[in-house]
Amino acid sequence: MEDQARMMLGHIGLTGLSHEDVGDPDNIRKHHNLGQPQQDIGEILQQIMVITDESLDEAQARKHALNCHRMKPALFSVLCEIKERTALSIRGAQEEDGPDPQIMRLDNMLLAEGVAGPERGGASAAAAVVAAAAGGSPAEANIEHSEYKEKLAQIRRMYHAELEKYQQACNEFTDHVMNLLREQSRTRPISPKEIERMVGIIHRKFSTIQMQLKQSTCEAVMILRSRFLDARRKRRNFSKQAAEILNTYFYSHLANPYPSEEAKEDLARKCSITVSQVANWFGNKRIRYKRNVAKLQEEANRYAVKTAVDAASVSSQASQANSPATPNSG
DNA sequence: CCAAATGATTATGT
DNA sequence: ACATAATCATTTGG
Repeated sequence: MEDQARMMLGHIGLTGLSHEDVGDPDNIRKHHNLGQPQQDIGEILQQIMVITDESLDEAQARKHALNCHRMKPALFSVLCEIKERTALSIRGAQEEDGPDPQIMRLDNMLLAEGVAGPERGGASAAAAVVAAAAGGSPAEANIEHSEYKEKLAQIRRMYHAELEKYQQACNEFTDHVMNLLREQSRTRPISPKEIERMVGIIHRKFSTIQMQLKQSTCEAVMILRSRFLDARRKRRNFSKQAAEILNTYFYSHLANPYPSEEAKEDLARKCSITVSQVANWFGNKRIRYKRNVAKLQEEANRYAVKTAVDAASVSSQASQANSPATPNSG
């Protein structure tokens, strides 16, 4: 225990001067070269452990003693001087980071999904958006909706609980560090700016943790959404009549199967589906019709070529010198 | 149960 | 903004 005080002071060069080292310009080198670093580290660790074992009162007393040491003002000014000289290299390394675009994206998404923000309003707004995006009838949209809402609320609760926890931990930690720094500022020079910077560093660390939370929450919401709200998962075929109407239009406008907005609205009304469903249908129909035609055409061409080649080989047996190949048209 | 059909979404190009 | 093409997820018919 005695060693500790000596060691602490020794670190700042007060006790170390009291013996044979005084006036020896090489003492630093001597100490560093002769002592095995491993052993030094072991010793220091040991001492740190002992310190942490001390009671608060003991520590306070020791600190007080240190503060009242007669050499303390001198030491302080020395430290200030050293700091002046070294501060230049430290300064200018920081200062960046406005609002992180990544975290803003996540925030926006969580807000849109109703996970962040006000309790009911956000959720119902998101539900409305989803219902509007999906083509299905409003009654059908509610079939599995309660389960979805429940799961979303669960995610929401978890998210807020975690966020709260992080916030609290961050505040506690910041307080702790600030107290520590304030305390230490009595024995070594620490400017308010440095404390501020420290707080900034802590906040950045915690905000990366928060970002991870937000990220995983976003993922959970996306999975939930795709599980419950992806319209592909509850697709219903259109009615026979609707298919009839759509096909009639398509084949009667085969030369230009691109219904105008107006025509789409008309068809949507007649088929009791939405305009975007009509658009989807025509998109699918066009590509699939084309594909079928192309496929059948290719098939036809294959057989046409085959028969042509057969015919050519038969005829070439009769006469070798022949006119060039017949190009086949599409 | 399987393959074809089908409605919706996504990626890409204009 | 819209069209196409590819792809996904489901329904349907054999």
